[in-house]
Amino acid sequence: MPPSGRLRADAARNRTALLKAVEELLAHHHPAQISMDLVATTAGVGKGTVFHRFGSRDGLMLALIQERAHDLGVAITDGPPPLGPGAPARARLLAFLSAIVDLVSRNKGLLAALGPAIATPTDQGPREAHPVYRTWHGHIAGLAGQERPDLDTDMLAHVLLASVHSEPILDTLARGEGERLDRTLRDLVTALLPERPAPERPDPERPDPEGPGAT
Amino acid sequence: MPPSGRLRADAARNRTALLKAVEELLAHHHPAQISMDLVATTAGVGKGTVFHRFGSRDGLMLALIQERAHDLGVAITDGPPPLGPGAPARARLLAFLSAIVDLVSRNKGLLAALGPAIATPTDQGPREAHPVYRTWHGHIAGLAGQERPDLDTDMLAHVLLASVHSEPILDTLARGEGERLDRTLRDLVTALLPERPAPERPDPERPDPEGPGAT
DNA sequence: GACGTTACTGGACCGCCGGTCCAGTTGTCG
DNA sequence: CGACAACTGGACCGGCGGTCCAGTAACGTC
Repeated sequence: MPPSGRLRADAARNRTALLKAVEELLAHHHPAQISMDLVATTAGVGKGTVFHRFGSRDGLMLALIQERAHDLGVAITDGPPPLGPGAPARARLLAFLSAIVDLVSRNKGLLAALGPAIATPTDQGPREAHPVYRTWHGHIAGLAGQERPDLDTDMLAHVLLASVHSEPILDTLARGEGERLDRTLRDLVTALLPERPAPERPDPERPDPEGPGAT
Repeated sequence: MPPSGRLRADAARNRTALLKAVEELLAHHHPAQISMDLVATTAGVGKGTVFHRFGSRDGLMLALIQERAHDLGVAITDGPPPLGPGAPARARLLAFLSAIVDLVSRNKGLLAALGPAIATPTDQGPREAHPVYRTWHGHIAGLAGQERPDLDTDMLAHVLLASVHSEPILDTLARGEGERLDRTLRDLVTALLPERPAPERPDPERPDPEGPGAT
């Protein structure tokens, strides 16, 4: 998903190599100990290339996240239900949460990098969240608000999303226990949102386990 | 709360000055842009002193957190209900969450520092959570487990605590909207835990709003 | 297919930061 | 009051994110 203008052949190749290198490194090392030099070396390019293309460390991390999140973004706006429009809000929300947990689990360490980069210190004042976070947050808040307009769904969305930046939870995900997080989030949402037909069996809206997301 | 042995007079004075300096700086600047040199200068001591006493940047941050969290720790083990033992688990849990939100709100930026320092990269393998986090997490999981042993309360506790490391939520707290987080967490917990008498009015167990915590 | 333009490349370089070290100093105890 | 140990603090180190610019190689033009 390169930016608007086409890239020169070698530039595109290096861009891909860099993103792949970062992903690989993130899978095995803590983000704090991944230097830009290391990324460049792993990708087989010079450090100047990294900064020329991505501007900064955060830019690199955010580009990776944006790329991995792109498919999910398309799925929730144009895809088929229950992720896409058409299904009831509650079912869409459950599907979306599962998709996010899935996305984060399959890209181990991806969100660990997002944590530091999620907000850019615009100046000295408050900060601005990254587009990907804004999209996810808005989607959750919107869906929840359809069912429970009485709640502070804005804050609720932040709380639900917070789980995928939390170090202890990311550790758990890294150990392959992503389903525990998924189930816990589902429990929270089902407890909070009214379930129209049956009061106890949330299984029907279980989303397709291999939905959109990274490849 | 100096470590076991008593401190030399000047050492104790400098320790206090350093913690106060960090707290002050955290209130006005993003943790990432607070250097150890700056802390030392602000406190009026040399950098060597900082490292001699606290070992590392994380050590300094954790010492500050531990000091602020101490009162709350005492309150939940020995204090009066609803925070301390004696009250029903659900009421204690609600009181505890309010106390944490209160603690974090009053120490703006304190937990922003915890985020990076919450887990120490023990070696290369997994990480170990800080005692303060372990205590909080265990308390929440234990209380929730008394009411809903069927849930994955271990993960639930992580999810609830995640909200106080989340950058967007910390921003909200910094703007003085701590009550929103408090209310949202209460909504989550009351939705999840059975309420024995009436099915809709969680007000009675509202804890004392000015409980224990930092001064 | 040769050529000039232009964007890309990559390694040397910079300033800063966390952390170390040790000579000098100052509190404490017999 | 003296001696010892603990504390102090600034010079110093390795490494990091980020900059710079001379060399290079891809693309449009004829």
